[in-house]
Amino acid sequence: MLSKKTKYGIKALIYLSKYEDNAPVQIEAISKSENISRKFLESILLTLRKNGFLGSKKGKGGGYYLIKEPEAIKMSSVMRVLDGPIAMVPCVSLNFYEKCDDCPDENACAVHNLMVEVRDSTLKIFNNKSLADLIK
Amino acid sequence: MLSKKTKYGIKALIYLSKYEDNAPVQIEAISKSENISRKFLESILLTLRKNGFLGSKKGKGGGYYLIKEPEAIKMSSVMRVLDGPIAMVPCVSLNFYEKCDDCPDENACAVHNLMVEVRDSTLKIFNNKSLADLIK
DNA sequence: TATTATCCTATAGGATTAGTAGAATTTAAA
DNA sequence: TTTAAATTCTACTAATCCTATAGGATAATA
Repeated sequence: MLSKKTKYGIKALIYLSKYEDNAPVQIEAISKSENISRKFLESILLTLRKNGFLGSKKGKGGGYYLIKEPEAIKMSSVMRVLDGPIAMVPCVSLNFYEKCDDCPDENACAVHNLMVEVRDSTLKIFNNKSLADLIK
Repeated sequence: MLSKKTKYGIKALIYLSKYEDNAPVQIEAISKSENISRKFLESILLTLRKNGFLGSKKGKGGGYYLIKEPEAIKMSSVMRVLDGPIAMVPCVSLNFYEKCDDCPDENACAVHNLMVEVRDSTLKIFNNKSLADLIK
């Protein structure tokens, strides 16, 4: 399941990418336009900023703005920051790998191998999809 | 994330599919071989039985056995029974559809359309993969 | 200095997950 | 007919994660 956090985060990024001049947009504006709880969105934008997707400006006339070109923002990186691993099982994750404690041999594990396939096909989509592609 | 329930369930199905004569296999045997908590596995096998994948026999010499040919068990159906929806978002699910309450127009929603793509590619894998394929 | 906005920490409530306990029921074999 | 072995069923619990919400601190602008 995609968390609401992720869904809201992507929607916010899309909203921001429409302001090509990169003028700061206030949380309130995004929150209202996309029907997202204001305080919740606040925390989401904060993590997007901390992870290098957004810049922010405090005080009057402040807000959030995209720091990179929409073409340069891959969905795979957005997903990893907001939703965590893309793989369905930690033992198959490229960026969040963890060994299963029940499974003695990964290569012999049918579940493992099945999930590798799923990961690859999902990753192919997220890697080839930029924020700019989403808007088209 | 794939739940442990699902992971264990698939492993149990694989274990059972190796007994081609379909003689009942006891929970205890599966539990030990696959390192799965006995009681937890118990409840998993029960739902697999209630959903037509397994048969069971009580009493001495009893246990669980496959009710269908491994070739006839599609991973998509196993996933749906144990893990729930295959789609990452309810508004994109074929079997567990639910409307988003924040989104006025699905077709105009970029997240929606992205997740349709992911669903299709994942579903393609699960639909074309049978229990028998997993063992090869 | 007043106002506007983000920044940050903490926390609450609900849902889900993973697992546990224990008694009831059924069956086969002694 | 008794006993032992197995599933079945209901209910419970502990831990974790998700979705927010609260409230004050901090910074920038007019």
